[in-house]
Amino acid sequence: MSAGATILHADLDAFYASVEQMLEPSLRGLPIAVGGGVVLAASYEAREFGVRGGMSGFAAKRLCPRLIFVNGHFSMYQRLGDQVMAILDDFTPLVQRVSIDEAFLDVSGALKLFGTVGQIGEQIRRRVRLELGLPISVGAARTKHLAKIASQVAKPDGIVIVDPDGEQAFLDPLPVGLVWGIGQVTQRHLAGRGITTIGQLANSSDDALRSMLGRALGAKVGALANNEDHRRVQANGRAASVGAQSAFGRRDVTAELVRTVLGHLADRVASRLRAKQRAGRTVTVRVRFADMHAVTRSRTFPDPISATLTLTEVAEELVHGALRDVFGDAPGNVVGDVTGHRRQLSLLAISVSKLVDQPVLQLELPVLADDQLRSGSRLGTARWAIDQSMDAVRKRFGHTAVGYASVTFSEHGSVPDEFRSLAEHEL
DNA sequence: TCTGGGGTCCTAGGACCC
DNA sequence: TCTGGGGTCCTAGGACCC
Repeated sequence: MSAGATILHADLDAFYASVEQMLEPSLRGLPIAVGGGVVLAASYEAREFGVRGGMSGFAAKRLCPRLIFVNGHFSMYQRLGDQVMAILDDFTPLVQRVSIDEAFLDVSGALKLFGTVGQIGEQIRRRVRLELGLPISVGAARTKHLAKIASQVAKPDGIVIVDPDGEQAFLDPLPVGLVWGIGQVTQRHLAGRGITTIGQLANSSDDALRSMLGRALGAKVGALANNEDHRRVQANGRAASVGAQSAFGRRDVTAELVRTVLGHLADRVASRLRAKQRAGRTVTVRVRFADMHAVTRSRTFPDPISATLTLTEVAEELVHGALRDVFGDAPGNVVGDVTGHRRQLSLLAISVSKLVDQPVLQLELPVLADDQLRSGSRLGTARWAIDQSMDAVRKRFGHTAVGYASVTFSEHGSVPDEFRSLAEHEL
């Protein structure tokens, strides 16, 4: 006996762009892109021309000369996304939010109250349309993976229910790219072996599959082919890492640039950590060069970090270490003289992981000696005090009211902070 | 036409311990 | 003297997702 198709995947269509068209009726039916320098979201009308999120505005305009750029209403996206989730909560407490605009639902306990899976899916779509004015697609199936694929097939503004008896017939003709975890690179590899559909993928031998995809993805595809996806819909856990990055075009490598950008990033990351009374033991930096080649360096400490200045210093050491590895030692702090485009930087990033709870109480320790600070117990009381007062001022007067001297500019960052926060996970 | 930002997970090698 | 095997942690790189 097979269980019913009681897992739903609900996914708003072209979310940011749809919100803009909902707010401004004159934009409906037109190709629009949210953003300017870079396309953050494209309406379906724009997608028909090949416009995609992440594309530069220039490239998008070339593909679609009539493309209309609009400024995003970022705080509105957050609110509307939350309202959609509230509607989903009305049908079942088993809602797993995946991002701002999509979620899984397990409605097996809601059938008596709300009707069949199809009726629930339609009620969700109707309510989101009527109450919020937004299109949302729904997929329903026996497993999360299948429900997710179904919602992609349902787009735009549709619903697809995969009957448990018809799973293979549904999957076989679909492109492999719909499988969660198969992206551009893997698709290319598979296409090189003549595999473009999920059916072909499922029929290739296990060994060939594993060597091509790696153990984990091979197992996942095997599970999909054999209907063995056992992942439950579960409430969201907390984030395992916090990070921030900044792309700044091409800049010459100077100690000044590194210090300024890292200071800004560390401020963002450490503030978020402290706001949630969290701290992390591992600091990872990423350095991307003008040729897009990137390296990472990380270091794990015995004690967790959440102080802005400490994080800044650690990140600086790691970045300079990475630059030394790539360039070799150079006199002064200006690193240079390498062939090709790798002489310049295009992005710096900081991420903190191995997170632990760090209640404020625990921070109120006796003053630590300076050498303890250096040796890895990086909990300076002075730094803690500075961070505390800065956090407090910002809480009262806003984030831009005060900042570390070297960081009070934010001229880089081609994207507004409100947009950044949309992608943040719960810490 | 050069390519944003916040995340998760996987792999592989090496260190270290038992 | 040479050598097993398993487990855990760390580091670097990379694919992928939204």
